[in-house]
Amino acid sequence: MNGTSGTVTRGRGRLRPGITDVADLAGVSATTVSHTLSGRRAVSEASRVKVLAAISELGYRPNQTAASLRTQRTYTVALIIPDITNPYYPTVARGLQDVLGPAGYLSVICNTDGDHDVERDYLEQMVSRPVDGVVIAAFRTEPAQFKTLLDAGIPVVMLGDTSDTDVSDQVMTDDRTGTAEATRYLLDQGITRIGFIDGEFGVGPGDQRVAGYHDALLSYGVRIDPDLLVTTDYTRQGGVDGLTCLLNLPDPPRAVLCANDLIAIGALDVARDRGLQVPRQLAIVGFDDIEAAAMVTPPLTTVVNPGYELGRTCGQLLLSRITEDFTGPRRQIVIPTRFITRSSA
Amino acid sequence: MNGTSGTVTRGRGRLRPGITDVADLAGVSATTVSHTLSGRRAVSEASRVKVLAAISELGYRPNQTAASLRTQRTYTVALIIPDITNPYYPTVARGLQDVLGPAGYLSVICNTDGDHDVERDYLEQMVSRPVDGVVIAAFRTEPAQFKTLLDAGIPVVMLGDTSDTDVSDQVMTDDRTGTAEATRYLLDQGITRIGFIDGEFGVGPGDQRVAGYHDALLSYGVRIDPDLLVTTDYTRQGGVDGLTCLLNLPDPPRAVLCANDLIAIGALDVARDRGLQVPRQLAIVGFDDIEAAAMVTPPLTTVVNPGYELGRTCGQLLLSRITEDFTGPRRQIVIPTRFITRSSA
DNA sequence: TTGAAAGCGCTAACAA
DNA sequence: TTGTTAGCGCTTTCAA
Repeated sequence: MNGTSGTVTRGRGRLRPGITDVADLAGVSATTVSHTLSGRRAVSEASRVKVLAAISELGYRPNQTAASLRTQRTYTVALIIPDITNPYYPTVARGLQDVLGPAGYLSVICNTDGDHDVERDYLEQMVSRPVDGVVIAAFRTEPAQFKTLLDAGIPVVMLGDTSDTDVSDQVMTDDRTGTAEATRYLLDQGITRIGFIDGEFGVGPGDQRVAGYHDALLSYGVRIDPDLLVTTDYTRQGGVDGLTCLLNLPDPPRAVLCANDLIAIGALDVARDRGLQVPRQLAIVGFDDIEAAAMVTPPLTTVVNPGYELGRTCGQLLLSRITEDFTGPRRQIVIPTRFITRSSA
Repeated sequence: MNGTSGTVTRGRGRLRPGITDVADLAGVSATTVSHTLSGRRAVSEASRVKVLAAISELGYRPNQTAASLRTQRTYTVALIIPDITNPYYPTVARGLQDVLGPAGYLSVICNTDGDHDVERDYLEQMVSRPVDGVVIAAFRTEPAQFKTLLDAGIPVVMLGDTSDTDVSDQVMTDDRTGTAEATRYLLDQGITRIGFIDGEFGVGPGDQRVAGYHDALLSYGVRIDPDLLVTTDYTRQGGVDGLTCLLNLPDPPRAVLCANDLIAIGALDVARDRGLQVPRQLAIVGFDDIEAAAMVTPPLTTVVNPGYELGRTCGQLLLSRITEDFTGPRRQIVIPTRFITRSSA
């Protein structure tokens, strides 16, 4: 481009000034302007001052799109999740952004509602833009989807333990150890008749959580009674249905573990309706520690699913790939849970 | 650029193919490829077929960054909010994305934590990128900030009623009518001694909510007792402090309105601690209808702050500006609340 | 119906 | 320490 013709259209204040307008006004080349801004090459103090003055006089803002086209860096990452409205994900998003933001990255958030086609469309869109990296919490995405991204040189980190992918970095909660700890807590109180209300089978983290429950039972030599495991939805109503079912057993449990807090809150509803004292007659334990967990009556004893930590870790892994600080084989990071005792158990 | 040299580096599968690679393979010009994709010019069926074949053979994905540089459209908008972790904003975000997504826009979400400097930095970043539009929920941004964006031709819609800006479109909740309705509900039960626990003074929507409370009192001819209005934080602890203060009055209220649900939940805590029957001895009303509102005991009677609707409306206003379907003067849209009776009042 | 050519606004070899 | 020049990969006049 020719600086003079650029000035004709932009310098007169008609449109946004470009780097050549700044260069012209400062009496240096565009290269020097670029370098005073990026610091990637030494610039004399005299030039620096003139450039800075020109910039503020013109109100110049570098156009990132143009820079991206040259550098192949957009400083944008994508977070692809089922639904930002699910209270777990905002925490993750925040953790991610708290590490990516300071590094200069903006994050676009995409809701898939668990829809496979939507997921694929977003993934394609990300290579098209392109973004510099993606974090995806996918319930059913096949490895093939990731190939497209990886082939395009876009790092991916997978959030959660739900796909049978082994091609990308992965960050997940230690669900299994988490429920095992909760189960042992109950067992240590001498309670052995412990029910488990699971969410939808094969979807989400339920399987691992059930596994932890079984682990603890086994390690304490308590027989696993299949009647004590019921499967429902990851919702409050699911908890109502699940506990109702358990309570109708000839020998009902003295405690229930729930696959998530929503289920536990539904269970609390049933206990209240039936006049059951919690935790004296029935202990209830949740999972996740959503905001509401501390607000219900009695406050829920639960396993903290550290979304913020997960988000941060995703950010760190992604960043190390983007900057190529790390170029090794795939990493798999398991974030520990924390058991928190309130009043329901 | 020269198609042949392009092929040398990219056609052999080394990097992502470009539009000229597709053109070469299809035996047409890049122009024709561009037009088959955009549909902005008629293309013969024969060309179309060849182009499409070449695209899928090469796995070509158009580079949006390059397109953006030419067209000055990034198909990206920003949502700038205090904190995505605050349960109100995910709903707004979802509403926004549900209207912008289908139109081809991705949204970046930025957390300011209410920090003025962070807000300004993000705003600057948005003109630099640039994004096609921004929705901002700012607690203290001055109109001057918006000027930068508006000068750069980037439409802004303001979420909420918190800045004294009159330069951009604006979408807000009808807080005043909402609390007025809640107050009247109490008044209609013959309760006249009604307290109000406000959040931080001059920040957020508290002022309008107090105004609605006063409106209703006045219209029923009930004297406004300043002792009955206490100011605290928008938190659960704020509710604890606020109600404690009110209950220590010589003539304590029979009902309290709270500036948000978190405050109301704190108030519930106090009532429970003191053995006060809710709602018989003390009626409690919240505002917002967060997820937890229906989960506490007793479930909260509250005013629904329709975040999703707000988000959608922001999206519609923004879109109409971006596409220039609407070029008129600033619009101000007030979204009605809905009063929802549960058990706490 | 098609193509050639000129940029969009930057960055980065390369040369001085 | 600085500037010249050649693109990044598209879109869109303009001319055919």
